Amino acid sequence: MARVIKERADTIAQLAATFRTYGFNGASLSVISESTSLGKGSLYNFFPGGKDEMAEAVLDEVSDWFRLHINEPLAAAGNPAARIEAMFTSCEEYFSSHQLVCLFGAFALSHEQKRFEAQIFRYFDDWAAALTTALQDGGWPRQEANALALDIIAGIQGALVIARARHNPCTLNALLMRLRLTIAFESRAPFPTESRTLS
Amino acid sequence: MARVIKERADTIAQLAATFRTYGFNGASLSVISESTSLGKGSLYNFFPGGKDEMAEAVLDEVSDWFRLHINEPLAAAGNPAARIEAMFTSCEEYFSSHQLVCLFGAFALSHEQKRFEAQIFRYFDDWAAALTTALQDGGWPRQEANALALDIIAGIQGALVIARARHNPCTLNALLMRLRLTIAFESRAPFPTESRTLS
DNA sequence: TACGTTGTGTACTGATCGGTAAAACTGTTT
DNA sequence: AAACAGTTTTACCGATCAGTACACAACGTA
Repeated sequence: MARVIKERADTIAQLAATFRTYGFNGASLSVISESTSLGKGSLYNFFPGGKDEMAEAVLDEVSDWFRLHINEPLAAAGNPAARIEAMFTSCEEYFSSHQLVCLFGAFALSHEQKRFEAQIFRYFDDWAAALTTALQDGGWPRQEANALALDIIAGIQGALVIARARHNPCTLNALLMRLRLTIAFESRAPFPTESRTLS
Repeated sequence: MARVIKERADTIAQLAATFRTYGFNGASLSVISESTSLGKGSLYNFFPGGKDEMAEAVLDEVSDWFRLHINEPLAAAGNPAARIEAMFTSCEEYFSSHQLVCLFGAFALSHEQKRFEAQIFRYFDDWAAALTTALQDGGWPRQEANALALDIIAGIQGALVIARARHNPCTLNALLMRLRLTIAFESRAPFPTESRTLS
């Protein structure tokens, strides 16, 4: 019999895909076992903590990806507008090729928010901090940049909800395009008047 | 023994709360039975189709509420800006008092998107249509109003994601406040230039 | 009072759940 | 080849799952 020996890291991408498709509760061990081509024994060998540890590992992997491809580029040196544009592009590519699901967003809306609260909080917090940095580098005052960063991240998450609801990947591109233009438009007035600040 | 005879309609609000808290998969029949104080016999008497029918009834109830309190006021006569402001206010109240969860949004991000696709699509489509009407009444050209309506609805859904992620209801208010100002700001220029339209 | 309808409580089913235990296999080291 | 750690298969556990069956209780009507 042809046995294939795997490592823990090899399974995480498939685990992530399974959680994205079925959710945490819907991804039963038998479903996971089939999608990873791994028996329960192997799964518990890699993840002694069971499903919780699998989900944690997946969230960590996603966090790492975002830190590397989104947050660090956002906070790095270079043209601020280009950095932000790169964020939008990367997000489009990432979510389009990952079932239009942000696991952190999906978990935040579900009962798993309780179990993974700290990781979820940190994911959005890190993202917001990096985007705030880029916006500040682009000339926005600290407080306004902070609020605008949250607006944009919320806009991206909302775009994913609507794109999924419509079962139409183009919706994501369209909504993100308009999100981009919102910044470009607002940034034409480098010093926002108080009428646009949060009371 | 004090038995309380209920009707099907009496249970739907509690069912909705249970689905919001635990999600579709997480809301097992025993959880539902406890939260509704109803035995399985009663539940299957009211909902012969089981959990699927319960969820469908809940989604229908939410749809009806939004049609009555959001969509119809949006599309009715009166000051367009006031109608839109009423939408924001109603949404704030509704979601703040409903665990910061929009069931349609949560289902859209989960595996239940498949099962309830039609209802989910219709919910957002009706909402977008009503909001588009209000925006057109406020002077926005049809196509721009249509796109802006989707922006706003996505913004609201995203705000719910972030508010849940932060476990902080005030975040919803803050994000919705800035969403409002975005419209107010953009509408100062009643005839948007092509630089703000979607390519 | 008697009767049908509707709602309720309890016990049960087979299937599946998450998780465990241990034998059998694999590749590496010695 | 012998020993070993890491991986995989298989069988199994008690608990819970969604759903069913059915006797029984409350109600409206007559």
